[in-house]
Amino acid sequence: MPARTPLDANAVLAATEEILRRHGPDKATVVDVARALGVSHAAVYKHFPSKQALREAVTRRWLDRNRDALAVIAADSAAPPAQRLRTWLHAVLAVKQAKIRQDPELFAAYGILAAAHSSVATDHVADLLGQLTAIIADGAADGSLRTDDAEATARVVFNATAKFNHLAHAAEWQNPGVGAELDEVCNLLLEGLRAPTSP
Amino acid sequence: MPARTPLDANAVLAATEEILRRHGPDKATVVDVARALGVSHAAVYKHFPSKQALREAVTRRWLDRNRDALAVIAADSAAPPAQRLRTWLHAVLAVKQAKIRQDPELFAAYGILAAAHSSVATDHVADLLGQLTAIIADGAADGSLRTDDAEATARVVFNATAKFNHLAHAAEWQNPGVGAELDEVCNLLLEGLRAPTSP
DNA sequence: CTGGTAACAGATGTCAAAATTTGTAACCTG
DNA sequence: CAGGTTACAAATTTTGACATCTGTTACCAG
Repeated sequence: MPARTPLDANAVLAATEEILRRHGPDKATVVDVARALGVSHAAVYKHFPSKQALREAVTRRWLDRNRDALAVIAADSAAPPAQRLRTWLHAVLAVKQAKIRQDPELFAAYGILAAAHSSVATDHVADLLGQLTAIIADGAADGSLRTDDAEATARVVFNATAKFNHLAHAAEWQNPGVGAELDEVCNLLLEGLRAPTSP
Repeated sequence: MPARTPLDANAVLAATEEILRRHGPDKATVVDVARALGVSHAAVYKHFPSKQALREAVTRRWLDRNRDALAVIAADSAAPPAQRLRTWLHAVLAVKQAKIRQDPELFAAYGILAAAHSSVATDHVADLLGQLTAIIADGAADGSLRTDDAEATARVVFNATAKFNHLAHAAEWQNPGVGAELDEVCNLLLEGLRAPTSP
């Protein structure tokens, strides 16, 4: 007896996200997902080649949402690049803090993928580095930020703010002082990036 | 029958370090330590109140050795403070890289304590921050580094180099490019700390 | 009273059997 | 033939009995 609803990949994804949210990444099974959809577990394998692929697809979806939200800040040409850099770095932190509070289970799923060196994680970092590069290149273009190579400088800034963007520090992000710490690091980095007033 | 050798706390410590090194922090038991010393495990509890305390004492010992080695660099008044800052940050990384290679089990024991927010870990960080503060204060004194508050600036520099000193990044320290990355971060930070040539 | 012992209860770890899950295959059906 | 089914082998997780470990107590010797 074929299922009444055609069951497209998107429905599987939505159900998986819900199961993941409810059960957490360790306990969520594809049998659970299938049960939630009212089909046999073999049916979900028609749409995704493996459990890993399912997890990656769900995670990639919300990472992409984050990326798009941050891209708005990175591309906001109304703000001067130095200001935009600071705002963007704070936003990266804020987005992840919010996710931890709202969807700790989905965040944990991302952590698992990152630890496994999944392309989902490396691609996400590449996306963020791209946005950072764009901001710094804008600053180089209008002369407000000094850099030889916007991409290299972006990597340096990203490394110097690892405490505020790398998952390994997620536990510390609950600390109330973390925003102020980031602000102080921004101050120093922006001081270093500021084009000298007189050479 | 009392033991022939009096068994002081130091002997217990040495035996524990050996067991820890051989078995790793997960498999090392105080029964093992007692067996190595030829006493009952209750005897060990005469010298240390708990297994946790034993682990902390061993770990504190090698952290103190590291601290002392780094203090030599921090206090080397022959090198200008900016240079000393760079050398010291590289040394912090190098010391930990070396420990991971030579004594991965002891390093893992330190990781466990840090994750448990043991005072051993927080004290170690405080020690390092103290050395960093001293270097920056030296720079402020001779006018080569610009800072309002050496201690606050030390915290900022420490945060900005978290990727190269925080245990959470230990896995990444195997990567060959890590030294170069630290160097680039140092370049930017020193640029930011450099007193302006003309105000 | 310092420093050791043996004996113990409760927590924790181990290990193999049982159950569940993953992924595949062979098979329906509109 | 896209999309579903049941049936099944292999991998993984759970379970539960058992062993070991942790920390305490009561006791002993110099």
